[in-house]
Amino acid sequence: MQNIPSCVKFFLKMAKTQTMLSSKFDRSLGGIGFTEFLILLHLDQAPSGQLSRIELAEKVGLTASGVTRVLLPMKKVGLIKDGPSSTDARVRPVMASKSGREKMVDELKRLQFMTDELLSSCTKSDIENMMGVLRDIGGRVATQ
Amino acid sequence: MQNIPSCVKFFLKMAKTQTMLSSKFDRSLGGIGFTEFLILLHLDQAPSGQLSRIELAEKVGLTASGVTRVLLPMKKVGLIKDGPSSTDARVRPVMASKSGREKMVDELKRLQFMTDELLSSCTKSDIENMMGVLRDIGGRVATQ
DNA sequence: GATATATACTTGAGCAGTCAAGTATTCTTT
DNA sequence: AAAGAATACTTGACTGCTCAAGTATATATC
Repeated sequence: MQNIPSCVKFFLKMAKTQTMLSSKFDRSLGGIGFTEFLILLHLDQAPSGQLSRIELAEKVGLTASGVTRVLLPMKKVGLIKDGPSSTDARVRPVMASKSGREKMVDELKRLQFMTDELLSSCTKSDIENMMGVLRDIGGRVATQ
Repeated sequence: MQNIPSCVKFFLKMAKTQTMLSSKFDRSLGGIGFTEFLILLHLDQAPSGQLSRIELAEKVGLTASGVTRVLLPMKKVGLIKDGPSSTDARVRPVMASKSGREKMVDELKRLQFMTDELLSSCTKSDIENMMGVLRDIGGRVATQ
C-alpha cells in the first residue's frame, strides 16, 4: 500500500471533481454540450464577434480537428454561421447566429445559478486564491 | 458581450486546466492511460487489495460499463487478475497483478515528480485550502 | 415456494474527442 | 519566379467513454 503525497492527492481530487462537474453540466445544459456552450461563449467574448477555428481550438483546449467536428452539427442546427471571408483564404472565421447567442445567454444564466450554489461556502478570496493557483498550473502545463 | 461572473469564470478555468492536465498525464504515462493508472492505484489503496467493478466505478468516477471496458484490455495485458470469487456470484472482484503493482509504483513516482513541479509555487496551505474547496464542491455535486 | 424487485455486471450502438495524414493556401528563400 | 516550409484547416481510423437494454444472481413480498 503506497503512500500518496499531497500534491498527487490534490490532482486526483481535482480530476474526479472535474469529471463529476462536467457530466453534471452536460446533463443540465439543455440540448447543447459543454463544449458547444464554451464555443458560443468565446465567440461572444471575442471583440469582433468572430474567431477562426484555431483560435477556438486554443481557447477551448481542443485540437483543430476536434473543433471541426464540434462545429459541424452546430452549423447544421444553426447555432453558428460563417464569418465574412477573410483576406487569408485558409482561415474560416466563425460567428454565433442570433439563436446561438440567445442559447448562450440562457445557458450562461443556468450555469451562473449552478456555480453560485456549488461555491456558496467559499469566500471571495477563496475563489481569488484558487484562480491564482489554476492560472499558475495552467502556465506550467502550457510551457511543455 | 456578456459579463461573466467570477464563479462561472472559476469553473471555466478549472475545466480548461483539467483538460490540459489530463492530456499531459495521458501523454507522459508510459503506455497506460490515466484511468488505468487510477484503477491500479485504487486497488493498491483498498485494504483487501481487491475491489468489485461497481466499487471501482464509484472510485474513479466512471459508469459500470466504462469500468468493464477499461478492465478488458488491462486483463489481457496482465495488469490485473480476478480476485477470489466472492460469496455473491454477481460480483467479480478485481486485483492488481504483480506487474500491475510494479507499473503503478513506477507511474506514481512519475506523477509525483510532475505534480511537485506543477505546484512548486504553492504553499502547503494553498493546497490545503483548495483540497477543502474541492471536497466541498464534490459533496454538493454528489447530492443529486 | 413463486413472483417481483433490486443488484452487479455485460453488450451494442453511438458520441466526443485524438492523432496522423491529406489538401489548400500563404510566406520565405534563393 | 520557383521550390520549400509553414499555416489553417479536413478527413479516416481509432479510443474511451456513455446510455439503454440485456443477463444472471440475490433479496424481499405475498
